[in-house]
Amino acid sequence: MNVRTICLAILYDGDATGYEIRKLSVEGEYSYFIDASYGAIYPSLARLEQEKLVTARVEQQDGKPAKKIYSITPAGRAAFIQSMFEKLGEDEFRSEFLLFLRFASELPQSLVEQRLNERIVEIDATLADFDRLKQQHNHPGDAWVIDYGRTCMQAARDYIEAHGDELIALARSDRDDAAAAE
Amino acid sequence: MNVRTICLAILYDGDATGYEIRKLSVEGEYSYFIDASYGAIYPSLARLEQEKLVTARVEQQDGKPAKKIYSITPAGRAAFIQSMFEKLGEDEFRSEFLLFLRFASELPQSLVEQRLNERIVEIDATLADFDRLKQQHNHPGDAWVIDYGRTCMQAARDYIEAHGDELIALARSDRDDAAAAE
DNA sequence: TCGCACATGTAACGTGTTACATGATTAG
DNA sequence: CTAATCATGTAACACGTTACATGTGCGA
Repeated sequence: MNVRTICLAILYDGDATGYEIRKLSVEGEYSYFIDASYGAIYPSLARLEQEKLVTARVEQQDGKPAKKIYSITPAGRAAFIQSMFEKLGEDEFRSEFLLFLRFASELPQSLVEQRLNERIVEIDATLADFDRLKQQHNHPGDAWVIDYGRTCMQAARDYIEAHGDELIALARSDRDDAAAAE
Repeated sequence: MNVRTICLAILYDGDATGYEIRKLSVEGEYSYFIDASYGAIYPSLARLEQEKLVTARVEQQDGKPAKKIYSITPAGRAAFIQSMFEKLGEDEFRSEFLLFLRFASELPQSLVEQRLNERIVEIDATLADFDRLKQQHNHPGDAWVIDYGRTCMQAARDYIEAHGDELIALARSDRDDAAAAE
């Protein structure tokens, strides 16, 4: 899944500027699909404009820089929907957190415990964010996708709460670790 | 998480060649952390050797190309463990599948249904793979991580089975879609 | 005999990030 | 007065993929 596709998906729901697209992709409802920077978004939008999949209009603002507002064209909508018919890219999941936990037996107990606690806090924040997103969804499919995410997150949280202790028990006791440091 | 770190993680458990590392990262227990190609692995190993974090020895084989077997050095072990102490990279999750589902209302029912069924099959394959991996794990933390993965996968599967129909109901009926195609 | 598994490596290419350039307004 | 927000865009860089080059033995 590339920045290009995400730009089309966002513009599918309504006009936006490059700046707004980046915000949505970092903080908003799209942050669970991608995390794109200006350096990727602006050239992407320029290319989409060339290909006539979006159009742009400039809007002057007083006190603020001029905005370049992009709109999706009928051809853009068709191209996006067409891409949903084609073979989808595989889901990708990369977790340095799980790699860390895999090596729990080589790491100090206190660190393993701390990281597990931090993760619970992060998951709670994500769950709260899902609640926020659910208030302001615009697609009929949004609520379903958000609840899907919530279900997976909750399962992860429950697993950590139920079995975190087992992992902490595997870790190096802090006493051993202090001894090894000498 | 980069290829470099994964190479060290794999070599932490025992010697391996570049070829084997790629296999592990694509099919094996590491495929849930990364999916690296030769073009990334070989240069990475060469650099690790320069930095004295791994050593290499060449082993001739009759009928097969010579192997270059890499071993982690004490400095390599220390560097890897040190990297686990430092701030971890964030987990990343990208799902074109969820983007597709989000737009269910714009897509034909038959396609949405098909993709949901395919996903169930994929999840079952992954769950079976987890069973296989659980037989041959070498770290004490492996079983925990595998069960964590299994729990999340199972939750996703259950959710699709329980709520898939709701999403299919949102999709365009195939009759409308045929009409729209004219 | 066709293609796959074994095995290493490079070069071209794609895609995205980080840092920079520019500049006004507003909130702390 | 300092930092953040709004706003666009480019250039250097990092990192990774795909395709290619090379070559043997084995199973269908």
